[in-house]
Amino acid sequence: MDININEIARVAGVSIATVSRALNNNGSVKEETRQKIQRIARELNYKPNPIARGLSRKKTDTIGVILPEMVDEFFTEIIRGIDEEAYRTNNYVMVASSYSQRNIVETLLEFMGSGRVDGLILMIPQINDDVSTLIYKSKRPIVLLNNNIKNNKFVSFNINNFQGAYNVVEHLIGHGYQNIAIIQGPEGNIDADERYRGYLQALKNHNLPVQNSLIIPGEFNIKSGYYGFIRLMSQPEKPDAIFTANDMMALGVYEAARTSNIKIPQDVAVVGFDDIFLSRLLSPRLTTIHVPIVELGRKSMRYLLKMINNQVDPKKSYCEELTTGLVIGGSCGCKNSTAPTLF
Amino acid sequence: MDININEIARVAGVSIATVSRALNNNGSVKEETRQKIQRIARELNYKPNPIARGLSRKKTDTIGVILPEMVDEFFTEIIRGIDEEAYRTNNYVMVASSYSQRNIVETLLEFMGSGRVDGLILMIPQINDDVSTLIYKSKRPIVLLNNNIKNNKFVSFNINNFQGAYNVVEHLIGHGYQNIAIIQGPEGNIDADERYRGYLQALKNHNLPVQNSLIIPGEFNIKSGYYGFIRLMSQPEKPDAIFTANDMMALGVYEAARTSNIKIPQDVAVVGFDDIFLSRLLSPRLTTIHVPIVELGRKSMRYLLKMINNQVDPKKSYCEELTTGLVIGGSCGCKNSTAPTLF
DNA sequence: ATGAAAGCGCTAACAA
DNA sequence: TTGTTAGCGCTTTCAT
Repeated sequence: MDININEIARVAGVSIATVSRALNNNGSVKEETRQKIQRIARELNYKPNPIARGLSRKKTDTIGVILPEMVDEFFTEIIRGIDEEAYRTNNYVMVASSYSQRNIVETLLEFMGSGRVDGLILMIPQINDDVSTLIYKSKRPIVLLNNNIKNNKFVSFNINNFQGAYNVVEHLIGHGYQNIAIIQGPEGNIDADERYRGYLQALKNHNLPVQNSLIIPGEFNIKSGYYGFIRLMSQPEKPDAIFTANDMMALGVYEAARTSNIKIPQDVAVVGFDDIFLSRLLSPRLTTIHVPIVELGRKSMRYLLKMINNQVDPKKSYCEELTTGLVIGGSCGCKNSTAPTLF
Repeated sequence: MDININEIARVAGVSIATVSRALNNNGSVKEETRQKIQRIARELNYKPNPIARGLSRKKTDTIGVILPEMVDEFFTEIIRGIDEEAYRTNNYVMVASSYSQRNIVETLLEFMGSGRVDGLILMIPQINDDVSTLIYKSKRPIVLLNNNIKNNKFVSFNINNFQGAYNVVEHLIGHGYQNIAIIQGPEGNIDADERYRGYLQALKNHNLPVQNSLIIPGEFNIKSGYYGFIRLMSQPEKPDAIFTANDMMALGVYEAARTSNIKIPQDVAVVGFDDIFLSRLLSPRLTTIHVPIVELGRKSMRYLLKMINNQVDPKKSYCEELTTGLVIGGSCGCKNSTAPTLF
């Protein structure tokens, strides 16, 4: 097999203990010896076997990431953030997705029960009691992503959906719109709920009435936006602005508007949420809320490593909400877009 | 720490060897004893430590995946294919991306030199001599993705870009178009080169002249499509059809066509390559080439596992080209689209 | 400053 | 069928 510590020790004429010390820069080794050992290791292209190392240290320098099926863009960006941070800190990333076929509890058990990873970054649509217990009993630290559980039991990093929704709706209000509709996300979905809360709060804080006819259920997909728009515009009291709880639905709205010959933003303003790549292609550019996904991955990884290294108490709950940003396009009626364009 | 094999042995009143045999279902163990041990293991929620196991067996049941920065969609799908297969076979997946900051050779060395993975799936834009040597000398099997190196030295799985391009251009020819333009991908890019070859071959096989004025360089991005289109349509001999070497450029073409009031496909037909999600949103739906990315991941993983298990000779080179599929939208002039729509 | 040796938790060859 | 034992390659005490 590969060259190992014994070989280095033999060549250097020292014991393996000394080699280990020299290479890990801990324990005391005469400078001269250290130099020599490091030189030999380099020349022989020696890489310590991380498995053996892991067994001995009870640490694998590997963290596990479990993600649900999700929009490609977010999947990629989360991993990117995590991977960047892992690279910086000489850690490794093991991924598993909880696709339909796969039982999340089972996957979790596998990762946690074994010594394969030092910690876990976990994103699941909703946490039931089974999973909750499992997380709670875990011997290895776990960071939850975007679960918005506020029960002070776990460590979690979230996008501040409430604030984002609040801001974008407030922006509409600033334009002077009075009848602002919302096409919601799926019921029970945490992101959707929070965005709806933000919508309601913005109306309330600006003394605008909540009109039930302007609140349309949706499913976060294009179709929902399409039919939601048609429904909204075919009723007696039409909105002058629409907040779709995600950008995908905004796409549907655009399509429906196009086919109904309704102009955005002249006839009705539209804003979304997520700032997906696609929203950049819409004309007018969609005003939306940017969500810092890469940052979410990066921060959660950074915190997890702190937990692993006991730089923070791994038993202490912690919750951080990442601030979203308003991206101004033309769809809300603004003249000067601050958003990047593609042409 | 976690409960280990000794504990199980103690409780069951047998030796650790017997526990190991019983749990791994190899070696002979009295059925009764096996039952008992497995029951105890289950009750105590015992999971063998994979690190110790790896050290002993010299096998980690983990494969490494190195991917370049790439379109979100492909990144996700590749991982999905690999992950699916890994799950099926009780393997684990370690990912690393070779982002700009990161040296690919270094990453490679890290993965290969150490015993962290049993094998590697590697996708890199272009393989220089450094990397080539590294791969060649690797003690662990490596499967290359989409590199199209035909030197019979490595194992690789590729999308058949040539065939895809040939098919889609042939489809245009079937429509009766005589002046078919191409907006190419970046020079030196293997996908781009192969797609260009397919284009040329299709023209040749159908006795159509190659017109230099209809061959436009591009960069696989929206901008290239946009300006490529403008350039094409502002010259004396205009094309009656355009093959953009990827869908992103087709987006640019659509945008340029819209602003120039040129109708697709009435004034000019357009076809793309990749079948990205976005192409489904175009109106008319883009005729394009579907690339089986999930399948690429799945197959390469499957083959890599065979190499690892010596079911195929890991030293033998192997190359497989995955067949692409024609997706008929309305942009080529076809009336009956076979492509999925979103509404 | 260095070496000897005891693990880390498991597998597998060998004995019984 | 079962147990004993020698590693796997490394880290880390404990001597020296």
